[in-house]
Amino acid sequence: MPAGPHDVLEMAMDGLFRRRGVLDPSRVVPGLGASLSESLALGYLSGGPCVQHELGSYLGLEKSTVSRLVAGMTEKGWVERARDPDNRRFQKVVLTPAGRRAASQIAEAMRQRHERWLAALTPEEQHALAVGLPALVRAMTAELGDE
Amino acid sequence: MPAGPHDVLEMAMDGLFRRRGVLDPSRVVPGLGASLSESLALGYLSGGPCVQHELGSYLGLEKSTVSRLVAGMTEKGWVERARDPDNRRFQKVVLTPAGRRAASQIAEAMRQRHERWLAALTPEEQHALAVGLPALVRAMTAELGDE
DNA sequence: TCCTATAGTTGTACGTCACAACTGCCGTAG
DNA sequence: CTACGGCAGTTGTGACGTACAACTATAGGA
Repeated sequence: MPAGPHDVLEMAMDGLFRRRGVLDPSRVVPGLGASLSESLALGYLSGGPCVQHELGSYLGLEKSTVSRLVAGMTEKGWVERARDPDNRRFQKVVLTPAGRRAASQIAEAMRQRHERWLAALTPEEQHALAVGLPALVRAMTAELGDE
Repeated sequence: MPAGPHDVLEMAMDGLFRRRGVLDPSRVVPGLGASLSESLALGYLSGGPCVQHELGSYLGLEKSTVSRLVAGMTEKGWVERARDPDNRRFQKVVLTPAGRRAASQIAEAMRQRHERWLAALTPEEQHALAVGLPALVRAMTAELGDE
């Protein structure tokens, strides 16, 4: 039995699982001390301020987790929290200048890492990845409903 | 500026990160209660018994973590530990029948999940994924030295 | 025989996260 | 206008996965 696309995917997923540590941004930008969730949050907030609830649904995290996440980021000086005067239930989260710097530092490091990875691939593989990976993510997302 | 392969990868990685929960096998086989590391260990042990040290280097985990991992799996009745009589430093780990059942249950569930994902892709995307993903894992592995 | 290297265990502590119970605020039905 | 139900967020608590450091036990060579 030859290795079909399925077996190939199987092995690749296995490899991906076992090396999931690589995905940790704290390795990508060592001195910064940003966790994966923090990095994703910084990236999202770069697109503009938002309310905690929204951040939680973006990150797929429970509201209590988000609350503490934002608290931590506030202590690190990356964001500021303020109640929305129009609706005092909302806690609006905004990047500080330091947060903006951290965000772009992370984005840049990620970009470089991805470029490094892509550089190790043949042009054909690069193209294949650019087609296949988004499709996989799409399929995974569909399975979750949304989350 | 059009979205080159790099931007596409960027967004796909982001999506992958945010949905990293999907990778958790405890969702794939709900009743079983196997963590990701346990699932990987069961898979590895399906290929034959091994020594703890070996398992650790396969999983990329510290020896103390492996020790407790195996202890937990022993309590769940999935493996048995025995000192190698030829070299009493080694702790040989072997799957029990229950462990073998759990392992194949997990493998089957993974297989079905991957098939579900692949089914949501066009043949072209399937092929692209089968080419691109292993290449990506290869690049990631290279970056780690080995681990 | 002793010394050093290796395999594993135990103590401890940290980071990430969810669930449950609570507070405070909004909107609406009566 | 008030009372109530629902939603945003916070805090208490605890699970889980993991690493580091210190320790034990074994093996193999100087």
